[in-house]
Amino acid sequence: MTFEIQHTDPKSNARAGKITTDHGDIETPIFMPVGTVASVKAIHFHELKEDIKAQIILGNTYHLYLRPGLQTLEGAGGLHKFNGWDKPILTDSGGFQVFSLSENRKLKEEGATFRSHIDGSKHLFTPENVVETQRTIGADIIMAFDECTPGTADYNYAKKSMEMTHRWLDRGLKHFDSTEPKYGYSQTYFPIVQGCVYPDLRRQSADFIASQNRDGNAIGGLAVGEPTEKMYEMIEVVNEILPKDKPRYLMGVGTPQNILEGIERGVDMFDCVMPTRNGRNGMLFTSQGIMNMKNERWKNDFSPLDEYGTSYVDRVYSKAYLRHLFISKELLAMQIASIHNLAFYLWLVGEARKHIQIGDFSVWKKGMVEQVARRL
RNA sequence: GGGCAGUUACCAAAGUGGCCAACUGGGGCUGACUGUAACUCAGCUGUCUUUCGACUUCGGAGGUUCGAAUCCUUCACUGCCCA
Repeated sequence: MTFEIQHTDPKSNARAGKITTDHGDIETPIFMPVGTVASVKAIHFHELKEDIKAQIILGNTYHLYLRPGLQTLEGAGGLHKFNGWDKPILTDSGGFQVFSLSENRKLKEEGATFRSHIDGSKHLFTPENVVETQRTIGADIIMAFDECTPGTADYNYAKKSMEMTHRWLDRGLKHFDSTEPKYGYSQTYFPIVQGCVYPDLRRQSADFIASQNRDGNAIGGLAVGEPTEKMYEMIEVVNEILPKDKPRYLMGVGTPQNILEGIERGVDMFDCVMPTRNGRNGMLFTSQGIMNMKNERWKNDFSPLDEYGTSYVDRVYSKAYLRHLFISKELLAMQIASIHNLAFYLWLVGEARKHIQIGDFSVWKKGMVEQVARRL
């Protein structure tokens, strides 16, 4: 994997670049739709490519390992062959499940023991076997196994957690470097910065991660309970240290505003369940603001879903119709909302890229941040 | 014409003397959701009030009782059965 910076914004740390993988190029800044169990929920890949214009999607190690399981994935010839997505795939390591399934897991130095949310069975994830699993899945970008520290953790916990993530990183990298890809194309490994909301820990972690000199670096443990301003502050602290010539991936973020603020601070890659999950729950993100499609106010509004939207669903369907579909619990509602939201997210990062190229990113971003946060 | 059963909030349906402004579903309204255990979750849903609380309700009218959605009388309506 290679990364090339093509343009930089004169007034901020924003940059536009290109990531090259064996499954194709990715123009940054980029948003990566989340496809946890080998499917971006409610979306066909045809729509994902042609209408949403996604360039890379996520998969999840924990989920795919439990179901369909490694035997099936290996039998298929990897995830790309299995689900038919022939562009790049990034897999999360299960580090987020250490956080989100904290009721069902135990942490120790060796790794994390999970109780499957499907059948309750016990499974041990280690930095090494998680590399192995991601090799078998066949992800283009493999993520380190980390502890995603809650944003509310105290200093001592955050420090110990970060130090263990660093030790896990050493082990994971050692295993990664001593093994080969299984399907003939190359894979790369991103380490993850932790350190919670504590600047000195974040700096320490960023130093450690930067010193590994990998193809790209991730910032984890944000948007997990800390105030948004803290998140922005931590991004700034970390990005001062992470190498400029490597892509920076802010994991799990976020709202359209979060993404614009991240881009301004030098982040290149984002992923978040928000456009799909919130879409399924009736929320639409648009360039003009946020709409709760279940609200009564849309009942007789026959105007197009989003007159400034770029996807066909924005023109074909009206607000009143989509509201009707949500109220009636029709599956089509979730499809339309997901397509719209993802198309909007990809449009947003694409526009950011254009404005970085033109050189007026900061001005554009300032106006857009206000617009997208409005409630319609 | 006779017999039986029933009538509770938007709908369905509990409650059969005080713990009832009334269980529970559904529907409706509003909110939440950030590396997906999420087509999920939470709140509200008689009126007035920010809260405390006050007021008016359980087909209609009248009665018994300290007290009634709950007991009695009567009227109206609905369903089933018999003529």
